[in-house]
Amino acid sequence: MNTDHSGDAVDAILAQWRQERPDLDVSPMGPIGRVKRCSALLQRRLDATFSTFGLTGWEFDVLATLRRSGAPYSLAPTTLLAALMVTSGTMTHRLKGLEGRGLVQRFANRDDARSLMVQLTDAGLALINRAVEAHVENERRILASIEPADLALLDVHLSRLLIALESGQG
Amino acid sequence: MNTDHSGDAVDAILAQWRQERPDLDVSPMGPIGRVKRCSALLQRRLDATFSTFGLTGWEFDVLATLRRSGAPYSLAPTTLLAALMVTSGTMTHRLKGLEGRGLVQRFANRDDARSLMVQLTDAGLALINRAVEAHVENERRILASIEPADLALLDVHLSRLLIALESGQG
DNA sequence: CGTATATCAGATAGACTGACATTC
DNA sequence: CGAATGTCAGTCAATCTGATATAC
Repeated sequence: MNTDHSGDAVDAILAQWRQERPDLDVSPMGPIGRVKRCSALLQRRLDATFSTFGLTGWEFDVLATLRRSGAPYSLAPTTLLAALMVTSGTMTHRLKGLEGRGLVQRFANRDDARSLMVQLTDAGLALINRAVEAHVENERRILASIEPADLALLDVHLSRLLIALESGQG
Repeated sequence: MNTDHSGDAVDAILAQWRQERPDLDVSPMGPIGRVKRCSALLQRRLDATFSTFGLTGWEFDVLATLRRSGAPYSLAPTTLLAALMVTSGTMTHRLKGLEGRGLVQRFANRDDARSLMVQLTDAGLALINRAVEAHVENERRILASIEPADLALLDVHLSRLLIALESGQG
């Protein structure tokens, strides 16, 4: 009575729970546990590439958010902290570090004297341009062993989960 | 090759990159970005339930690992740190806290005097039993709005990704 | 002897809170 | 006046590293 399929680490965990708590239907642990574990393993792989550019994951995220917003690569701290889901104090701290390294600059906002604009410097722009190229190439390598059709299905179903989570259901 | 779903946060990010860097094929960002974002949003929901039992996510993980290993709910620290992917110093620190709260106990291992056995106390066993019940119920609520067939497909494809990541490919 | 187990002190990085000044 | 923006100091929880003692 073995329920070993192809067998990833989560299957082993589910089998243990079914042995120990047969009164519980632990099937929701499957997708949720896999998402968590995939995320943790992916993050390691991504960080390895970021570090070759002297960046951590969150530093990449800040620079990438500015870069993909388009010229002049400039956003208010409030916009950034909302996009990156951190508090204002955390964002101040992040920007302080990035500014100290010459990757971003902070300017007064003409339209609202309470606010600033954070902008990529030339060095910051050049760095994130190179880093994002390596990043997507790294991601492609990581996913290379998965059939394109499977990957597309994974993407579709992940999107449905994400929409459910973002809508705050449950 | 169309990634036009109904539109989650990752779709908006991909659209920005395609505008700004049309030279790059950023499609691998789709599944990977969604996994990361799903994981972050899920963790918040799970932590909310853990906290009603006075537990954090990692505390739940340690207790649950012991619980699902079966009676006598006892593992060596080395086994625990491998399962939870942390260093030995981190595990010592975690166990110290859990032991201080009376949820686990540490005993000498008869078979190997270098080693210990970490065991759930009665209080720890009772707590994790209740917590895991609430946890799976919480997970079920989170996933309730997703069609069972979609959820099953999501699970299958996540498992393929996880196997690829665990095999160290790429 | 070399390896494995676990602990500990210390350092680190990152995040948060709450108070504050400023401006809308 | 009440709300919003950003900064700062202080604190905190969790992690890692490297040194250590013990036992295989």
